[in-house]
Amino acid sequence: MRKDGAVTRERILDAAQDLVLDRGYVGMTVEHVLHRVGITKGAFFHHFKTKDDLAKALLRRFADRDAQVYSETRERAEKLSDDPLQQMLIFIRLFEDMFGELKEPYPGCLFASYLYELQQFDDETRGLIRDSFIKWRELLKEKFEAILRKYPAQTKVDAASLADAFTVVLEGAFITGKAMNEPEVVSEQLRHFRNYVELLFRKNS
Amino acid sequence: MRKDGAVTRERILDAAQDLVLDRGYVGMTVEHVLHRVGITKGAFFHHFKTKDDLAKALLRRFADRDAQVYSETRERAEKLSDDPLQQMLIFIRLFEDMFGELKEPYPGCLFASYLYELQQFDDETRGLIRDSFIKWRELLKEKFEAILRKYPAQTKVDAASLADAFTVVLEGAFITGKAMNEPEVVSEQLRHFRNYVELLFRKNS
DNA sequence: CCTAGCAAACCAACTAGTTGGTATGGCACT
DNA sequence: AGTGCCATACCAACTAGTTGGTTTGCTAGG
Repeated sequence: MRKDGAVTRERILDAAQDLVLDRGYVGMTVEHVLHRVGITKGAFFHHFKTKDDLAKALLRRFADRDAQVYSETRERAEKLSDDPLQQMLIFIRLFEDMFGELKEPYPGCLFASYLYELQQFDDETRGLIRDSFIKWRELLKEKFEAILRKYPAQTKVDAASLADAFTVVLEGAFITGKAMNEPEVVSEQLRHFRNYVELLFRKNS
Repeated sequence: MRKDGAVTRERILDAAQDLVLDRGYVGMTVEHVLHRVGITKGAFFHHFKTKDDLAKALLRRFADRDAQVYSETRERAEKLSDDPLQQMLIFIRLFEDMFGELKEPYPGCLFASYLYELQQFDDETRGLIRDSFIKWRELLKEKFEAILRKYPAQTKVDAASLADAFTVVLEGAFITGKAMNEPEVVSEQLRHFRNYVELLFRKNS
């Protein structure tokens, strides 16, 4: 079989992502990657012009997968109900289930990892991170606006910050779960967020 | 005037903390610190045996300040009310106020920074991080248990994960605020958490 | 069908620069 | 005279990236 460059490239990206998430970007050396994948420097630099090039490829792949998880989960939720509030509650629950199966703490979010070494990256990379967060806000905001149009909220809230709250819970729970070495934190916290949304839009007794 | 070693030491710690929070621990070089403080290597290694020694000192200082902010805020809240629920709501609001004054996104939490480079640190350091998270959980758990004893919750919740939720919101909001370059995210999200606690323990109409 | 040519995939050995850390010595204050 | 504080000069180890070359398998012409 012909040597498949695409496979090697993916293996490099896989190894690099693992390494970045537990050593940081600067802490991940090219040598580490070579060792884990079992290739040489020549091979590595055949696939990526520079280490920074790898960093960008890594981020793009992460952002793409992220977007895909979102849209797939959203579609599933929308198939299961026509009501925007129910869709949102199902959406959150699907994430709870996803993170409920973990046996080890979630290794972390690449965006967060980069954000804690932000000065290492150029404007293009920073823009990519920002865009991903904005995208989540916009997409969830839409749904919360639909909910707000249909249901009176118990307290005055705005759709954008409510949308952000989902991201906030995820990012915060990744960190907290990792700090305490407790995989269950993520789904527990999503559960609280779902609880909040439910209470917020519940009819007055 | 005699050179004051303690002052230099603090200036090193200050510079190092800033640098770690926007370049990561590995990305912060000793040279960076020297340049920012305006000293030489001799001075630096007079105060800290190794770079790792600095890392630990940094973390300990951060943990101490963290604990102090907690206990001061708690005391203020407990002076303002005798009711545990009110105390908690005041406690959260005091944090909202603290983070509401920011003109730039909060530079970040040192624990989170270290957690995203966790393999760089030894077990002692990791233990220190863990202890700080556990401490927050235990202290807030106590208060939520008092609340649960006095007020019926709208939904079945446990005090520990509710306590974690506060930390989760903070950590998540730091990241999200930094990603979008919006300082107001932190207090907005704390506001949502306060809202949640209120709804959770509100009397049925 | 066979093979010469070629390009993608990969390797081993090197280089220039950076890193944390050290050895030594001077100066100010007690 | 001694000690805490700091500067200068240096080093060994490590880093990303380069160079020149080899292997692999596809493909076009005979």
